[in-house]
Amino acid sequence: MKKYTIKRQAIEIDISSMSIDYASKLNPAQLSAVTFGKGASLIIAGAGSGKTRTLVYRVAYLVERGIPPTSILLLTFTRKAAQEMLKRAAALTSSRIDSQSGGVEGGTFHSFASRVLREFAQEIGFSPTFTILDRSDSEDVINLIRGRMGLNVRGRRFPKKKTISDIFSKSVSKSTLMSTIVETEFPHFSKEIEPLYELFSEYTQYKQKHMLMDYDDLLVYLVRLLKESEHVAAKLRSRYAYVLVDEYQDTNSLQADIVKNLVGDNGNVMVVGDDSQSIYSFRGADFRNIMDFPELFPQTKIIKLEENYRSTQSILGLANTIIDRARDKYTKVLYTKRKEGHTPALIPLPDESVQSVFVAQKILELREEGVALDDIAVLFRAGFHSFDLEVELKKRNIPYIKHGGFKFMETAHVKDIMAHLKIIVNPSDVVGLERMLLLVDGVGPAAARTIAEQVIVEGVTSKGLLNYTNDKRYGEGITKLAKAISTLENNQMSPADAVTLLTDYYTPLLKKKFDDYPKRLQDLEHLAIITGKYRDFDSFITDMALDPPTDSISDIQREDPDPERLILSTIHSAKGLEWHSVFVIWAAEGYFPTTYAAESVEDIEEELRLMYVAMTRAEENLFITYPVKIITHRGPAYGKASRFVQNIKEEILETWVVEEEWDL
DNA sequence: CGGGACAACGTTTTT
DNA sequence: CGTTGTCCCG
Repeated sequence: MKKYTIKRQAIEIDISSMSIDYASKLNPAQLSAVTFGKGASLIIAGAGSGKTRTLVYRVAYLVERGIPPTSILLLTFTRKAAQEMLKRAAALTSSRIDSQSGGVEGGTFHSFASRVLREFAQEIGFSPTFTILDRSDSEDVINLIRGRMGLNVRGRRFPKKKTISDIFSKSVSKSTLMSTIVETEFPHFSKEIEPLYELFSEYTQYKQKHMLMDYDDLLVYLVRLLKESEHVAAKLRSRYAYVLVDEYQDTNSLQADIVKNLVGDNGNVMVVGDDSQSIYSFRGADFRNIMDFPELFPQTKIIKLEENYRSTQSILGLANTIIDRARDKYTKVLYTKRKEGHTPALIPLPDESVQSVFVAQKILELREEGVALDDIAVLFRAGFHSFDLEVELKKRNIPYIKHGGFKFMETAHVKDIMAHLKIIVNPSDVVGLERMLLLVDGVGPAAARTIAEQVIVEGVTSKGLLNYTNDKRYGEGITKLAKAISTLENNQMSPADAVTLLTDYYTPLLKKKFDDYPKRLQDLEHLAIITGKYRDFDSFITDMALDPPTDSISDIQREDPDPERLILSTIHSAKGLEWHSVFVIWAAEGYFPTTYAAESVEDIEEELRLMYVAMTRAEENLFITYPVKIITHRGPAYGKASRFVQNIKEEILETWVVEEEWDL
């Protein structure tokens, strides 16, 4: 075989002759990022500095210069973010360039990995029809293996499945020895390192055997593919001539490795991020990644975006004060040309219910002043912090939408239905099969395991099940299951029809298993609606694992959602967004920062950055509240303001005194 | 071995 | 508070 290379060149045009007037839409720093030429660049983009805008214009600029959209790869933190940016870039260039129309490829590292691996997995000895395990799926597998290895005997203090999964994931995503992770973060289990290694090895083999990949595997195998298969790496390098990565401060070492190997030494790569907004270390992310980027690509050009367009001077002043207290010093200082504005407020309230009343009342006031409901957000550290407020909002008929927190896809009944669907796509998915069988009357863990193993050998699930239809112990149970599965196997059904069919089969089992089945049945109807958007099983199942619906159930169920709804969100889910007025509730010691984080300086620093992210979401108004009396399951306790907002001058953070008045 | 009944536990953020 | 583990009976 003879190799021959042709050189393709983008058209060189003076930007003034291009149809978009870049210079008038961007500040000098943004402009230099947008029009950056070849090679590597690192954009340090402070909160509200027009980061998204810069990326959008960058994509449009590349397209206008004649770079084929298909050779641009945009990696973002969520798939929604990618779609949003591409939509905006498309509007600028007045052409269809989004990935659906075969244009720019955009998505998360995980979804990108899944697509590449479905194309090339065979190269590294993995089947391309693998199923993706979400966190709880992978915990189930770990639990199963732990049981088989006899590690769950009574009286032995061996980590629980969730902890094991944590240890595995941290070790993999930080590229750190498991023994180090255990010794530093779980020293009480250091005696169990040996069996943990054994368990890890069994777990890895099990996944390979049954064509399963967990979240970390997607990244691990992509790195391996890029490193071990030179021709695939070369193919991908020429396919993606321009790689853009958003939120780089939240990448882990595997993702850095992917970028490095995907781009190669001479490629074109632009990463964008803000070291002071790194909030995903629990997932293995390390903000030092962004600092170390120039070491990956020695010729890196660094551009800093420091002008904030979002917040008033007062809000920015507070945010800067907060981040100044960090031990690690950051790369930039934000400034704004915007006016002073209202002083941010710190508001202690007697208890949680008064906090809810205050927030609700203040929101209605803002609404009166003409602030749209969807321009107001209530942010909190953890999903359950908003429960009481949600009750108050419902009482007052304030429509809201909640992001983050509770996961629809993780409820037992939805997982049950999904297990059945997954079997159709990947008949060797034993975990799903066992879950499915356990639902049948008369089948317990032992029988589920034996039957599942036999069924796998058979190859076709419904056929394998037929061997058990005459077993009296299981009555009609297995027969009904086999019937449902064979209908799915033999008919080309849409995912939505499949969900409906499975729900019919599952309803009697559901009623037996849960007392609150009416609510859960509604969820399943809702699942059928979501499924309606998909044509094939593969993409539906992959999407549900990589990009599951995040809105709260109560919200999705509404037929005609109000167009204008208040936003409730965890701070993690509020990343990259902005609102006219922002409430940060539960800013109390023990809640924010959580007691959980109190162990190390690093953890506290991350909580601090989280507070910084929360504050910098606000444009005009920022209200920080906390309850003084807190009812815990151990009894009442006195709440202190979060250490992050203590001892700040009144000019920067004004304390309010709220009085109650009864309307009799 | 299956399954119901009961006890104990620990509690975040998400691809 | 709801899940996860344990015990014991049929």
